[in-house]
Amino acid sequence: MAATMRDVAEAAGVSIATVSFVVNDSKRVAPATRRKIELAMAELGFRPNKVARALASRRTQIIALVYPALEHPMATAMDFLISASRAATAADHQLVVWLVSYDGNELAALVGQQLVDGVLLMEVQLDDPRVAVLQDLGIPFAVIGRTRDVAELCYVDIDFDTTMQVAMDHLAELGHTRIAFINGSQDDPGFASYGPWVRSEIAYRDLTAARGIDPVVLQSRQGVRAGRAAAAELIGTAPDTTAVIMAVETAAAGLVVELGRLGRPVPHNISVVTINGMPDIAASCNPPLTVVTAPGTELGRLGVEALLSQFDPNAPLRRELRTGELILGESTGPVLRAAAAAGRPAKGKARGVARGV
Amino acid sequence: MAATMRDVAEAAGVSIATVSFVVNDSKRVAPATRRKIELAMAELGFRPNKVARALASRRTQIIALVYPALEHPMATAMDFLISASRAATAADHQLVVWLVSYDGNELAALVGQQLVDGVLLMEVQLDDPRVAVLQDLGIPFAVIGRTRDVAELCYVDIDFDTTMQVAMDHLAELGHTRIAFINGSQDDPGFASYGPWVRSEIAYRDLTAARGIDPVVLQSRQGVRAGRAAAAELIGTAPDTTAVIMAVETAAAGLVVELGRLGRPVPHNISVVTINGMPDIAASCNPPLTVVTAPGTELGRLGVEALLSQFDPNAPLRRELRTGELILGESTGPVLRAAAAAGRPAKGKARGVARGV
DNA sequence: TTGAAAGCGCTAACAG
DNA sequence: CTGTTAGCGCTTTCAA
Repeated sequence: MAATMRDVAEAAGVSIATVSFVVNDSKRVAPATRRKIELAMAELGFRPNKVARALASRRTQIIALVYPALEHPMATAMDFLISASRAATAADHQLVVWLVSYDGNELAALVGQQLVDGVLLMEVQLDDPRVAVLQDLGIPFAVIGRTRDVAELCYVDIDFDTTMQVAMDHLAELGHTRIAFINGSQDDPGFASYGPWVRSEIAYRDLTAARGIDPVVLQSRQGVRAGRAAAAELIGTAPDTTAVIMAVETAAAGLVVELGRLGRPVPHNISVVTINGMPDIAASCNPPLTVVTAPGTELGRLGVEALLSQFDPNAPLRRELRTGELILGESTGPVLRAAAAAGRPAKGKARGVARGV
Repeated sequence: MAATMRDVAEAAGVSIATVSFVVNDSKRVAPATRRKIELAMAELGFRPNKVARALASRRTQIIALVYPALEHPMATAMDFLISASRAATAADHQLVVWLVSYDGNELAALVGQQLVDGVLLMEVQLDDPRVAVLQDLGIPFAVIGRTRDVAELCYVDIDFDTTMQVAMDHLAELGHTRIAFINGSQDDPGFASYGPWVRSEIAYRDLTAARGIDPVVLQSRQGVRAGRAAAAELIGTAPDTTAVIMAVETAAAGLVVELGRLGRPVPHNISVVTINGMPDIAASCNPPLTVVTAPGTELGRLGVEALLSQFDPNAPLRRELRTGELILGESTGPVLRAAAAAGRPAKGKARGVARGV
């Protein structure tokens, strides 16, 4: 069996308390004694037992990452997990993964096991039952995203305003003024009022209003097929559109393909920029997509840091918003003069077929 | 504070041991007493403290998922994690994530904390230092993948032979006899002798030999750009190829695009099937790729089950191989008669440009 | 500066 | 069937 503190204490000829002091560096210990103890520890290969430590100190140094994988799968989940785990490790904590739904009871049961010191909630909803549950339980927690009412809430989130602005600035610089927004669909189960979509749409409407652009908002569900449908709808309802901001990354490939098929090749006839997407997914499209990335990597770290900061009772409430970066692909280009001026689709069939050659 | 067993015992007028018996269902308890205790538990909202339980029973009911995210990122990691976590939950265990490299020391330090009962190793290498470390430590573990020497090893892995066979059968049925294999690159750091690639290539060579097919093996690194290069190399070195089995999913999009650009459109002129890929990635390509999927979902569950089975001292050593499924996309089609017969590329430019229309 | 001792909340013999 | 008791390995007063 592994050596215990008692073994070390005996080997070093000191008391178990003193060993504890040097292990945790929690009290001054005479250099000589410390040396004896360190020697004994090395010889015995002593490793403090986390479980015993947790029981005695009432701190497990474990935090839970709560991810509703079934209800809200997200492409960036792994990025997020990785950066969260790194941040936890850096602060001498471990991460357990809880794949629970939005049912607060399940979460409460897990918290009740007293296995974790805090909870990091992913994919929080505008009205999220889990938040109230955790507040009642009195366990420290931070959320990724924001509830509708944000009072007292410790959160980190994407800055959707800036994200939208980056996308729109990019298109504006290319001369676009007819910029549609394809948002996620309310019909998608579980996404009825999904914070990122709600906030993105508000940002889009604000920005178009401020710039005198006619807002055109469509909705698309997830997946390539839905993207194709969105393309058809877009051309049907707003044929003079020259650029699209796309919030549904999984549908972006379908959108682009179908636009080409409809004689509106990307980027020659219509520009497409996705928001809150992932670089590698954007890059693997044809043409590679211009994207404002989701800052998943940063949010994971920030979320953990915000959570851990709460263990310090007189630390201020942390809240952070972050914006991803604009990665230029080949799905955005200058506006077609003819289309922009006339408000009609360019005769694109021939060009469309020749795309990318 | 949360109610403890002592509180329950007092409230129910029994001893703490009896409470323990009903909580764990570990001994017969008279129905009447049990009822009293259950009532007291309900009233006090008692939740057994996992940490105390772990210390006393020497079982934490936590297992570690070890994922070398930096060295071996894998697209299916999240699928895997999710299914592993579900399996763990089903068996009343929790999952912690350890993002450690192949350096065994880091792993040994973590295990030494005695926080976990067992370890599940992802992305195991043919010669993996972590395996020896865990064996020395004497902690139960299972691996995903296989080391070169598999003696005594508890593993679950993809069945690369069957996977290759499924891909090749599919192509053979379409009339293909000139089937190249694009494997991962040895040059990719950390992938020098990567089990899946080594085993896939062996399978390819065996199968081509058995079927009288001239083997053509190229290597590609990760990413769209590498895929383009692979396409050029393929057409340069084996122009009469009519079908490709692609082991590098991240490069598949580039491969397909570049083949089209080189006048060898997919699938009209060349068929492409990826192996060990993910359905959604395959579907988001243009054209959607035919793929033999990686059974990530199944492997996560099996890995956890195999690991947990070791806690039963007289359970047999578990080993499992699984094959994904063939998902038909639009990247594979019947062999071109002209090309097959003449061993020359078809005049594909015109058709290539018209692909998918 | 060090040690003694009382827990942390629960499990598991062993008695009764 | 139930209670007593001795830990699990460590932290943390409180004395010395």
